[in-house]
Amino acid sequence: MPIEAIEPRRLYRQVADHLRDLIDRGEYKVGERLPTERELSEKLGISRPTVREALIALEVEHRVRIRVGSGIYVTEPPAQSPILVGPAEGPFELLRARAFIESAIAAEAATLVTQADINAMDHLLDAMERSSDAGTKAMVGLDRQFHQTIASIVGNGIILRFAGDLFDQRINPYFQRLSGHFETADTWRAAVDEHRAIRDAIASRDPGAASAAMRHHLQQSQHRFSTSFEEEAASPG
Amino acid sequence: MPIEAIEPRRLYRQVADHLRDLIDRGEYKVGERLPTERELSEKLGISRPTVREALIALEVEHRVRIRVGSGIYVTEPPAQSPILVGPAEGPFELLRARAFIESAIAAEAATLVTQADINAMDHLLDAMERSSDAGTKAMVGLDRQFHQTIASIVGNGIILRFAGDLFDQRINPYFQRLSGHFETADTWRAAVDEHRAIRDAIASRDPGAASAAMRHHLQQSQHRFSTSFEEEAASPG
DNA sequence: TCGGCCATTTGGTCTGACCAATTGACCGAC
DNA sequence: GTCGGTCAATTGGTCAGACCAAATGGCCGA
Repeated sequence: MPIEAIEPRRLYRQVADHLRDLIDRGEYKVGERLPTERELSEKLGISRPTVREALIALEVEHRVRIRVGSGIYVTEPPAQSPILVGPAEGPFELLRARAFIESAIAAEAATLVTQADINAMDHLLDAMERSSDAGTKAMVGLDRQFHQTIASIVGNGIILRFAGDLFDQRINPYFQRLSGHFETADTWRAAVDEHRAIRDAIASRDPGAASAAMRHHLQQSQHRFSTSFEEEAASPG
Repeated sequence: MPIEAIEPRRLYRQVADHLRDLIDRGEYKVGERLPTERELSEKLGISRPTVREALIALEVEHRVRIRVGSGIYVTEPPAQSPILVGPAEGPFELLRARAFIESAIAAEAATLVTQADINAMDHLLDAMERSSDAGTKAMVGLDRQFHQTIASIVGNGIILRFAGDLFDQRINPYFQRLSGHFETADTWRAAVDEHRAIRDAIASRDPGAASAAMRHHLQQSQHRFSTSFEEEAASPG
């Protein structure tokens, strides 16, 4: 390992780290205003230019937003998972990508599945059965967990993460605004039944059936999505 | 779309953008030193604190490295494609992920391929035939282009980009240091033959054969990679 | 109730000073 | 000829204080 220069922590960096830590710990929440430059300078016992340097670092990191004459406001931290959907791609491209990868995963899972995997799927399906009135957040969590359980059978962290990111991208605020009908009892019932069909196909170690069941599930899911997408598109607001 | 405050370009931001542009255009190359703070202040007709603010922005973006008493050095820009390999994952995880996705792509391509796609694959294989002594960079480019041509048959930008990123991650400097034997005439010949077998399976619209041919190709490629990986691991330096 | 005015507060940029790390030249010892 | 020490110059780091411009909030008259 080549010897590298040991760089001392610069004051602006220390201050930026300190402020970021305060934000991360909840001392200052998103939308709240930080103390003014002069206040920070006084409190921290450092010069105002150095405070400004620290704030610029946080601005570049998209942690704060500086408004002339108004103040320094905490912003929503940038998304942790990568943005997979390019600028020219819409929600359907994402759904088709997901259908493709998830059906390939289901086929592969059907060749590698163990009894422990089947038990894990059963456990999740039981939890889904009991959750028809659990609320959107819990239902989405269970849905994600079921798909991640299948993806984990493949035994590859990169594929697992990619499938998880595709799922997450589906429920980011933009997509959520377009789709608001997943959480009805009927659609949940249908989703659980489709999940069970996937489980059965994987458990019977039939790659073709597993792939087809997953495609069918995601097509149905897409249909439920499209219905609400077209409803949203037809009614401006 | 909610009305947002129109924020005027701050001077430090303008200066940072200008310097980044100079770097991107090759005026200052990686490793080179930028003019000193005082020189930039004089040349740009702005104060030294404002120059410092701009340099801090570039430092946070990982475009420059500032060394006290020495100067400001241009650094390698951060990777454009997302880092797909997690900290706990090694090169084999990446290769297995790639084998999984590329074989699924080949199977799907076999169901969707058109004559134009086949022509494109043939065109690339001809170029590869003629390039056995073209140098590593050109060979890698052709290899990537062949795999991207197949991936584009699937008709999904997200899958295309993911496959491309997996390929690129394979040839980042770390992996390149581990593998230095791809570019021999024999290994190139073998790769071209394997590519041709993939083309034939896709052209014959046989998903099973296409998937198997792609798996075989990547397994052979992995074997060639492993051979040099183990050589590197066995001989420290 | 609303618009105009004004003082205050806020961030933006600047000048100039001084401190500390690095660099390069020079010189003497070996 | 090489190496280590010294020193001056150059470089980035931090600071104090000043002044400018945008935003905010209070007050007042229509």
